[in-house]
This record gives sequence, C-alpha cells and structure tokens, in this order.
Amino acid sequence: MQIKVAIVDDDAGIRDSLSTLIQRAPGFKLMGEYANGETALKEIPKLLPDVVLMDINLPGMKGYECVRQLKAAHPAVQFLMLTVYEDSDSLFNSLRAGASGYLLKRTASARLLEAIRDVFEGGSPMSPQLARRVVQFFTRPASESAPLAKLTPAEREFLAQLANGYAYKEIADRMNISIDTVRSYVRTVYEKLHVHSRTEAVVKFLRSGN
Amino acid sequence: MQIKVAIVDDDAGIRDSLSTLIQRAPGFKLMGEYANGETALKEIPKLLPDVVLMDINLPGMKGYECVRQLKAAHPAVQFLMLTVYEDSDSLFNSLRAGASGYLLKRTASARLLEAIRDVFEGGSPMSPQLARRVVQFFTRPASESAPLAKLTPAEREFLAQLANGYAYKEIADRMNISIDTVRSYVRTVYEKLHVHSRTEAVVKFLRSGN
DNA sequence: GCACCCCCCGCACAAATATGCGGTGAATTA
DNA sequence: TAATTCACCGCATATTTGTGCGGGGGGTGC
Repeated sequence: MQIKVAIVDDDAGIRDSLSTLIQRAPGFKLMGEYANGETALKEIPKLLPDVVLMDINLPGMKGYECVRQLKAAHPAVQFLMLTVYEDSDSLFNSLRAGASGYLLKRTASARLLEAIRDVFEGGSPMSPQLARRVVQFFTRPASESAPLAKLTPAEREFLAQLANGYAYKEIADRMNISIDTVRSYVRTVYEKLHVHSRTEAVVKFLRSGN
Repeated sequence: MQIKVAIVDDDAGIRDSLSTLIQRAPGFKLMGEYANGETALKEIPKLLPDVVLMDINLPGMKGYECVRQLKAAHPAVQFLMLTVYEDSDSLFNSLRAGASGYLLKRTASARLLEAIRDVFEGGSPMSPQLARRVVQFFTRPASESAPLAKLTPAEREFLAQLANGYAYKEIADRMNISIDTVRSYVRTVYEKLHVHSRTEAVVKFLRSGN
C-alpha cells in the first residue's frame, strides 16, 4: 500500500526536488503540489493525502495557519513541516496547529522518506536541532519556580487553594485554620513572590510548578 | 576530538552491547559504565563525560532523578535517555530534569552513535514514537479553549488584561474605556466562562489559549 | 422595521481582598 | 541558651471586586 503525499512550498526548486524524490521512491505516491497555503486549503480536501509536506514559512498564509484549518477539518491527514531555520515561534505555532513532524529542509533524502513513513505510522520525526527547542520548553521553570521554592509547605498548600479559586473563608475551612491565619499566608506568600494581588500570585503559581 | 561517553543501565547485557559499540566506534571514548543511579551520582562528577547514556527506568533511583541532580551540578554534561517503552510520565519527568535526547532502546547502532553526536553538538535527537508524546502535549487545548472562543475580541482583550493582574481601573485606562464598561465585561465574560471570580477566570484563560 | 449582538457607560451595595498593626507557642538552628 | 523560623491567631481599614439594576448607539440579518 502506497503512502499518498502532497507538497506545499512556494519555492519551485524545492517542490521539484521533493516531487521527484517522492515519485521515484517505491511505496510513495505524489498526489499534488501547491505553491501557497490558499491553494492547498482548497485542493487538499479533494485529495485527502496521508501526509502533507508543508513549508513552514509560506508567503501569505503561513504554513501553520494552513495546517490549523486543514487539520481541524481532516484530522486523519498528517502534516510534516519543513523549515530552513530553527525558528521557535513557527515551530510552536505548528505544534499547536496540529502538525506531527518537523524537519530542517537540508535533511537527507533517505531520512526524509523515512520521516514520511514515521508520521504515517503515528510517529513524530523531528530534526535534533528543532527537538532541542521543544526540549528547552520543558526546562525553563527552573528560573521561574525559584521564588516558589522558598515557600513553606503550608504556604504552598495555601497557594494551591488560592489557585483553585476558593475564598479565604473556604480555604480556612479546607486547611482547618482560622481566616486570620489565611490572611497571614497571603502576606508572606505575596512578599515571597513579589506580588500584590491574588491574580498575580495565581499566575506565577500556574506558570511554574503547577 | 573524541566524545567522552558514560553509560548507566541496570541490564548487564545492554551495558555490554552499548560499551562495545562505543569502544569500537571511532570518535567516541567510553569513560565508565554504572548499573544504578546511586553509583552514577558519585562517579559521573569525577569523569565529567560529554554525554551520558541513561536508562530511564532504573531500579531504585529513577533515571530522571539521577539526571536532575547531576544536571543541576554539571550543566555541561548532556544526557541521552534510553527506554524500552513509550512511557509518557518518565519521558516528561526526564524532560523537566534536563535530559536532552530520548531514544527507544531498539534504535539501530548507527543511529545511536549519530544521536550521541547530535546531543554533543547541542541537538535533541528523539525517536519519532517518543516525539509524538511531546507533540501531543501541545495539541490538547482544543477542548478547553471552546468556551474561550465564544468571547468577543474586546472581551478577550479584557480577559488578557485580567490575567496580567491589572485592577479594573488600570484595565480601563489601558483599553481607553470607562471602569463601568470594564465591569460590564466582567459580567459577560464570567457568564460565558461559567465562573464567579477573577481567579477562576484567569485560571481558565491560562489553561487554554494563553 | 425589528430583533439581536457588540461595544459603551452609569449608580449602588455587599462581599472579598490587601495590608497595616499586633500577638503566642513549638520546633529548629546557631 | 538565644535566635530564628514556622504555624497559628486577632483586629482595623482602605481598596477592589462581584453583581444587582439601568441606559444608548451602531451594525447585521431577516
């Protein structure tokens, strides 16, 4: 069974080399190629390919915007993003849009074909350079969670209740302490987090640690 | 210049095949191998290898816990996690602990050596099956963001300001509207989000969309 | 025309929050 | 042993928030 592939890239040279690659490779079938997101948006729903190779930096409609719309309407279609840069914003936009794989354009042909097969089989191939961006996303809380680490266990518990939206009175009941003790926690926690309102405290809490 | 490698895995067979692979490969140098995290914690700081191959599911101290402590003390050392399962928890724990790469143990030898070189050069090689877990992490908000989509542009803008911690008065100034209009938005937004306090609204906002 | 939605504005009042000042006793640390 | 930290409690007060009630003008769709 052949994997049906479509290509979206504004660069005719890239399109040609990709389409040649796909057409020559056994097990793959080229369904169509488009120079921009607008055309792809109209044509892809007719073809329903298995995998779409999508340039991330298209002129006009960005690649990830195109993916967002197509993926919403056709969840079974898998998107493999291609990019020349290690651009964080485009990468994260594509992730949120529902793309599966992320490769640098200079990826070797054999590796590219392998990657297409990977996404088709439910994997998410990713160039190591791009994966690093994603990995870094998970490492960041070290800095933000620093002030949070200074909280005592009771203060931390209190803060979690704050983030749950309970009123002071309710928090007092839940923690079996008086409402004035709750007020004490408000003071010490706010001071440690350098904030002056419940909202700011909750935002800091949610953004680091959870 | 050779890449200095250390191995941490409780399975003697795996250790042997890994160490043989490393020793035979040109450009790599095996510095040491350990059967558990406790030993690694003591010995790795003496060797300071470039890359550590770490089994993610060690008996006793888990691989990611070992990484957390070592990475904190020696940020330059890179960790390449090896696992037999596509286990989400271990994967995300490792990500947070500061590991760089993630491979399934059944990865081919040539690919493994390539991956070691990748992490050494600042990349994050990842098996497509594992990368898929990470990618899915970014896709989830579709369900939660539903109520948020019902907000009008002005209401959305207002909500963003709320989440920034500004008081009604400040929001009024920033949006160039009266404070009573702000109160109007409070009502409509709370109703649409089914909440009754600023904190609840902000939490909903942060958890979906951002 | 009429209904509906969006954006805008106003007043009033109860409730919640932010912050000032104080205090006690127990446990840990210096 | 003295100092510090933690958890706990109390009172007072200004500000902010939540929500009740009302209103007007502009746009879209039927």
